[in-house]
Amino acid sequence: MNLVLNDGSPDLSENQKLVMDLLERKSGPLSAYMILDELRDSGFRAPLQVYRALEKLISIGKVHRVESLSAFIACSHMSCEKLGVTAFVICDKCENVQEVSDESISLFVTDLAIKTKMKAAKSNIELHGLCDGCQNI
Amino acid sequence: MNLVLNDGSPDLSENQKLVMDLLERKSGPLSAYMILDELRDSGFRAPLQVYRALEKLISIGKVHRVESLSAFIACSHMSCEKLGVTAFVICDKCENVQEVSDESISLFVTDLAIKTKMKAAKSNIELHGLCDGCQNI
DNA sequence: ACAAAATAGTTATAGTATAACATAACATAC
DNA sequence: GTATGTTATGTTATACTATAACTATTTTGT
Ligand SMILES: [Zn+2]
Ligand SMILES: [Zn+2]
Ligand SMILES: [Zn+2]
Ligand SMILES: [Zn+2]
Repeated sequence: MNLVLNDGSPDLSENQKLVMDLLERKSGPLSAYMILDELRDSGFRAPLQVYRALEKLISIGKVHRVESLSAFIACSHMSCEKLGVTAFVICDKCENVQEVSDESISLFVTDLAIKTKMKAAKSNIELHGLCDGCQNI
Repeated sequence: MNLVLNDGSPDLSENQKLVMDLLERKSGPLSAYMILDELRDSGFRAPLQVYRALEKLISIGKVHRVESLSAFIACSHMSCEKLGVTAFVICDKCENVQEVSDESISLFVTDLAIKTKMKAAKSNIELHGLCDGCQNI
């Protein structure tokens, strides 16, 4: 029995908290092995510890995998737990990643699913290019 | 001097042709190592032969990389050489992949780039789920 | 306390991709 | 035709990403 009054977000294990905190501190995308290296001092020894924590964090929408970077990033919205449809906009020069989550994105995904007769489960939308700052250098 | 009247598509090397032909024959996505295995009889020995051929084929728009599958697929449009903006719709059950390329997709990408002040270079749009056929089984 | 179930640790291995260097093929210039 | 620079290829080794299989520990309900 788990009689705790909370906001509905599930409790995280120690490892999950460590990974979550790290991703929030860094704010940018990190590979699983970067995470492993950063957390060695906290007791991490093997990739699986990272991947298992990530699996959980991804499943509850607190972390996203950026496919084209093979990297993981903290959700910047507090909300992907519910919506789940976001796009990532990635500057190939400064490596900044913005997470975009608005009506137009979910609408686009919905339309695409209808048009292709798919029951959509998951989407990856990633845009690469040069950010505002990096265009003018 | 290369005095050949052609349609403008660049000549492909032997290795590039072998990879291209294979991807067209199979029509579905193949990993680089599947390609390597299929082409051993044609003289391929090492991953780099595959990756180098793929790099060229991708650069001219005849092949796409499906990020979320770490796999490669022949372009189904004859046209990505010019447009370049497509979406992939992937059934997680039967593994069928549709390539979708229309106005609404390029419009979406253009809008997203403007909204985020990005000079877009490349987009990955991938939708996973169940295709029409696989929903009713 | 005990059994069942979930969580975590460990070792080994599979799968994906590139670096670094050696070789060969092809073109242009002398 | 030989030299020279350039591009394409081949080869070996290695880096990076991810999971399988198994063991040990902790947690939970009875
Ligand atoms: Zn998010
Ligand atoms: Zn930038
Ligand atoms: Zn295409
Ligand atoms: Zn299907």
